[in-house]
Amino acid sequence: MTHVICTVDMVLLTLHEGGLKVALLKRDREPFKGVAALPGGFIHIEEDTDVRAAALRVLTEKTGIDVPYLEQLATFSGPARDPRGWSVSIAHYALVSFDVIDRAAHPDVKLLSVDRPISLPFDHRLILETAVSRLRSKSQYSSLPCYLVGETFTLPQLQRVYEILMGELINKVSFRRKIAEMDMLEVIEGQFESAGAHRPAQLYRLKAHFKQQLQLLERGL
Amino acid sequence: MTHVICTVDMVLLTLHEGGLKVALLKRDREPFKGVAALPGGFIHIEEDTDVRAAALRVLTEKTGIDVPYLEQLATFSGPARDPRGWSVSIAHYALVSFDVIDRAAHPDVKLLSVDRPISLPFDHRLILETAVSRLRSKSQYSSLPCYLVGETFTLPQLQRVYEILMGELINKVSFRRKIAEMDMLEVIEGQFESAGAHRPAQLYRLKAHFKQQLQLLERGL
DNA sequence: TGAATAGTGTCTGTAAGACAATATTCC
DNA sequence: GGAATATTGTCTTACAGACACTATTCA
Repeated sequence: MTHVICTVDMVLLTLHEGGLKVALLKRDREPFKGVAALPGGFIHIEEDTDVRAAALRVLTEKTGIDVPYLEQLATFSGPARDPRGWSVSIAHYALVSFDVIDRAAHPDVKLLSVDRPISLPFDHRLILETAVSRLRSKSQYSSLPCYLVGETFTLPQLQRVYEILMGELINKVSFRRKIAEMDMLEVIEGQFESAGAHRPAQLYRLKAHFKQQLQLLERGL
Repeated sequence: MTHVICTVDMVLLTLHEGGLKVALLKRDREPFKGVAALPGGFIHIEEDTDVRAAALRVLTEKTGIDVPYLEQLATFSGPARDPRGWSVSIAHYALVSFDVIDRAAHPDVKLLSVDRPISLPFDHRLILETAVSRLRSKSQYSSLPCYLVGETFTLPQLQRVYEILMGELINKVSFRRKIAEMDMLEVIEGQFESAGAHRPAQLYRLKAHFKQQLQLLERGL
């Protein structure tokens, strides 16, 4: 009897050099051995408590990266997406600041701009596009982009992150009103970031409550 | 070697008697034989082109119901959710008008209010709640509720559907502005629905283009 | 002091909701 | 005509974006 091949794949996204990048990992086995692909692997039923745990385990084992935010994306399936047979992949996406990837310094991990139309094995191009689309959509009305900046950040930095994700400039006053409305940031008293010949910007961090929990807006932006 | 059990489950939702109902099907085999549960089944790799096709096939085979709208919900997984072993279920949800279920008249299909805290086998209670939550959320800013009414309907009827899903009364003028903005309905010339001693309401239907395609609003409501 | 960006105050236009007037039916 | 609901017009209020002013740093 033949059965369904069951895997997890991970779309690890970060911001670098002003654009959204995806972490690709050179595959260490067939099929597509040596080709850069989304990190993925089989579920281990002896150790994984669910597919989320499997996705986290695969990412940590293969890249050494721990992520602050991960959510299930969608399940991709069919007889042709994997040459080994009829398969499902439960895809997840995770957000991380660039320095976490940088510190891991894994030799087989490469960052690639998500806009470059590079070809990927399996249906990883479709999975990637679905993840980017989901991220951009959720950025319109949630605190999701906060997981792409580091532990501490300034409001102008955060605004630029939102602008990159949404692909348009945001009104500064409106942006700050919305951030205040979300009530998810706290001032780091007395800490500022200087970035040139001008007034330094106040440093903020996510309130502890929102490290695992998205904050949503009634109306977007 | 043990492997992952791979299934699909279907949350079929409809409106009846002023409330949101889910279609449950009495199970015809173990485990939980004879118990009402979400319709579900195994993927057939010989005939299913993907999990969506499997979900549609399972629903049609087991209940004889064809649905106008179906989308993937999420994948549920773990060692304990199914007594047969470590399993994943790729859950889908579908919307249909009551008369489609009524016409199918399947003897083992029962409608149950989604708010009643009935116990369900497997993790079907969690799947159901996830589906209802997704539907209510998407109703805020999309044409999704249109799939719960029949082929033709009046604006007051559609507004009541939105109100049931969103759990609050909607301003009539705003609602009509938003419906007009979505530009997804067409007047059925000369056709009205009389419902008592008052002015009859104009009948509308979904434009053909939107029968398969959701329409989204920039700002909700 | 001037350039540059951070941060805030205020005005304006748009869009949502409140209110209400008119339309149409059955009794 | 009266009751009931459909449909549409208009006023008010709330909020998003525009504009601009002040704050603070470095050269």
